[in-house]
Amino acid sequence: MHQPKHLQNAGLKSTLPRLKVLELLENVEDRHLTAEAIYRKLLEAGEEIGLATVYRALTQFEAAGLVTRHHFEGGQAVFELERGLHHDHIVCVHCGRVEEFYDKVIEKRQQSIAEKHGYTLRDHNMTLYGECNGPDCPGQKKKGTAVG
Amino acid sequence: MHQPKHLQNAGLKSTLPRLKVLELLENVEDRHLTAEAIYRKLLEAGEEIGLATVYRALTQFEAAGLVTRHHFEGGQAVFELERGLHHDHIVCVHCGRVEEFYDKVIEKRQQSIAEKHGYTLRDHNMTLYGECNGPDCPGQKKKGTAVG
DNA sequence: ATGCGAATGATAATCGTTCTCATTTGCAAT
DNA sequence: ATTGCAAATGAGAACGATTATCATTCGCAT
Repeated sequence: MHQPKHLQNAGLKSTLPRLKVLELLENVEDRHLTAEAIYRKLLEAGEEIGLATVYRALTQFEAAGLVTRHHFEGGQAVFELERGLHHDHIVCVHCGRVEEFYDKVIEKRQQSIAEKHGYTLRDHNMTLYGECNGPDCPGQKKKGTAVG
Repeated sequence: MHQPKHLQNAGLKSTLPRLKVLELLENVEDRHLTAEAIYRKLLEAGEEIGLATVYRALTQFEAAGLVTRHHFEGGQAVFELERGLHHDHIVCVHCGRVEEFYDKVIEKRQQSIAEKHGYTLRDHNMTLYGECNGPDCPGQKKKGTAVG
């Protein structure tokens, strides 16, 4: 599935641990993972890797633009494979579910706000926090449940 | 300057360390301070206080709605005295300068985005990062400087 | 196959923050 | 003003996430 070229094109030596991390990021269902989640998933899959190496690989991928690092609430950073499509996030405060969105109006507004204040906009962080109201979310009120 | 009532109205016992932290937050020029900065400033002012107490006081103030905690980049949380006016921030990536802004269009947009995704919006974090281009900012190119 | 610099991994270290616990404080009742 | 007691304090230990250290191993050009 994976070509060493992917890494070499990014200026990184193609090593086994790096390939494994990259492959996991590509094939996992949840696109937003903490370093430790990645580490655990690799161990569970029978791979041998150190947590420090996972952190290093992710940091390098980030520098190479392959991966984006987010600081949602909760202390742990989450990493997501970059797909070239800028987007922001909405995170459920109960179950941690993450959805992505992109809003052109907001993006333009941010740019003009920065200009108005004399800033050259370099980046932004925009994360919405809410209740996802999903049936399996622990934040659900369970009003309709018949069972006591 | 400070009335114990301010704290008691918030449901907090009016203690000396808490009054000192609150007073500092009200009188300091920079409204966005880390816990450690507050601690240092109090020590420099000759006050006796422990760092743990500063953290505790800030956490309680936050719970009481007196103070807001922000997680800008850089690992350290910053605290700001609440003035009842919601706003977001633009932070200089070079000098750390912080400016506040409020944009009604963005706020509305966030609400409708949350709804569109089935979320009940509870909070949001929106921080712009840029270069402030100020004359004293270390990020300045200093193109016009005559001195070699 | 060889060699060398870069990468790895176990562990220690770091940093921001919270916890522990013995001592002190705020404050209500005397 | 004194007393009593729960709550608050502060010094330092503990903690969780991340980074640094360093001896060993690996990727890869020769």
